[in-house]
Amino acid sequence: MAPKWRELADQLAEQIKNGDYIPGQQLPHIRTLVENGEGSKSTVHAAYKALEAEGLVTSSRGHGTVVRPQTPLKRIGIERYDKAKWRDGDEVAFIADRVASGRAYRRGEQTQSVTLIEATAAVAAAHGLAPGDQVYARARLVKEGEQPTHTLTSYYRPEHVEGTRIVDPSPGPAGRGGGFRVLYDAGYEIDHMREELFARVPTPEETKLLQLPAGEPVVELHRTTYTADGTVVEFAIGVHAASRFMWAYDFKIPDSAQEVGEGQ
Amino acid sequence: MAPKWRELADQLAEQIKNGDYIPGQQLPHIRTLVENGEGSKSTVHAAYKALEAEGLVTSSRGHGTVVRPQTPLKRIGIERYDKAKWRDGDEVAFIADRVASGRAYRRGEQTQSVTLIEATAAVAAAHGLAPGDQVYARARLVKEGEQPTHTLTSYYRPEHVEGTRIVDPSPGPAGRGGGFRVLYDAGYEIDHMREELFARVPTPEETKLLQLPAGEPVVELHRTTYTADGTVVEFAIGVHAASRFMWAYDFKIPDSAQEVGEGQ
DNA sequence: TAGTGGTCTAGACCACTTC
DNA sequence: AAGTGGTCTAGACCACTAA
Repeated sequence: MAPKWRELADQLAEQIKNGDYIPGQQLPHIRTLVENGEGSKSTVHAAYKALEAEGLVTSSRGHGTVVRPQTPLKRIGIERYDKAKWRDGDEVAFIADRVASGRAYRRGEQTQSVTLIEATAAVAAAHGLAPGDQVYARARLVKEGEQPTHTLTSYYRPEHVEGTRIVDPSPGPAGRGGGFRVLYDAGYEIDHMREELFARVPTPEETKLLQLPAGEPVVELHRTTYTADGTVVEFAIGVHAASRFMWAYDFKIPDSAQEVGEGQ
Repeated sequence: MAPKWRELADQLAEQIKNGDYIPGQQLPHIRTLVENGEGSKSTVHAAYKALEAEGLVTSSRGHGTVVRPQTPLKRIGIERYDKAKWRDGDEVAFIADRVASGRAYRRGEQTQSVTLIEATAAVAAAHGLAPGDQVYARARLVKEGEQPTHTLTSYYRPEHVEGTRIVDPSPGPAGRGGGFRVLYDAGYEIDHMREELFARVPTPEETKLLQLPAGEPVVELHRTTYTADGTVVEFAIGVHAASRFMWAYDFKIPDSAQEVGEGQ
């Protein structure tokens, strides 16, 4: 037999799914359920904690426990890197993406800091350096309105970016056209990319920084950007609040039996 | 000031990170910490629950609480769909992938059931049907050894698969070469795909089916497979234990300013 | 000030595993 | 039988929010 708190949680989850409690609506107060004989305060609290961990509700002191509204997943594809956007216009890739999904961009929705640091193992491997070699790290925290959605930290080899706008630590996107435009102007035209994704539980620091509700996972994205000759000009690590993004990729079915000359 | 259970959890997490407790090793028993004055049993228990939710440890009755060993992420790329594997050989796509990563395949690591059901909204949308139209659902639970790693459910339009081996509900992969080979033999050669991924918290049912440790997220994958003329021949939904997989995609930077004739 | 969720305790008891 | 984590209670008290 399932524990009492689990049964209570399941019962409430069922009611939420049925629409008995709609998004934004308050669940019964803990003390109310205690009076109704659903168990002691700890037991009811455990049930509420479970619902929170399952992403169904959020609790806050002074207020109460409300059903969490489902923000639709923002679908992001490779179009967000379209050269036309950052080379010919002055859109920054991530802003272009925002515009494409009908969300406005406001100043102050991205903070940025640039520092010279020692490469971690992952960064060194991506850039073909030794761990401990110096790289520039450009860290951004991106928000939508008040709510942070993801962090994105780009790592560059010093010889690629020294003297460019990228290492100018002024807030906001790296000037007109963004980081790819700066690299382009410096003679490094990006050509292809590799993206690697996996999901995990956030660290306590990430929970705080991204203001994640209890139980929300993060998706970590590793993006390696190459020029046509295979030089890595940027390696970036993003940490995304899972409930806000969906990644989409289109590709041809590979056929190694055919000797094709199309590169990838 | 952070709650007592949070401080205790952080302290233990620190020790785990430092290697004071190595993977597989037991943490102090709850009652031991109670005797040491770390708090009441409930408080210490709360700390252990937090560590479990953060993916650091697993607890079990009768045994104790041990540091969770980190299984390396299995990187999966689009090579697993290589036509040569399932068309010319008799490998099944997912087995080919297993072989490539140095893991053996044993019979019985995949269970399968095929049923005719009414399409859900997502399935109907992918196949261009109306919700409620009939589709074949081929559901698999894939394990590695004893441990389930993911579920994968393929949805087919009846006219594409009726009379083929796919609708024969014998266990194991859909015969020599797998599902894509069957479609190929039936005259539907797959040409390109779209994969969409997002992470979320598992449902209680998924937690049970995939035997997920507390706090482990899942990655949901939606795969749409097309023939060259754009017909959707398969739509599949996978639910993956997040700690076991990493997805990798390579692509060219798009350039909408260039009018290219390469399809995608 | 009143009401919300969150923390904490002390102790009883339960479920499971190992010996 | 002994030892593990898990559940549950009753009640005190804390932290935060709103009127």
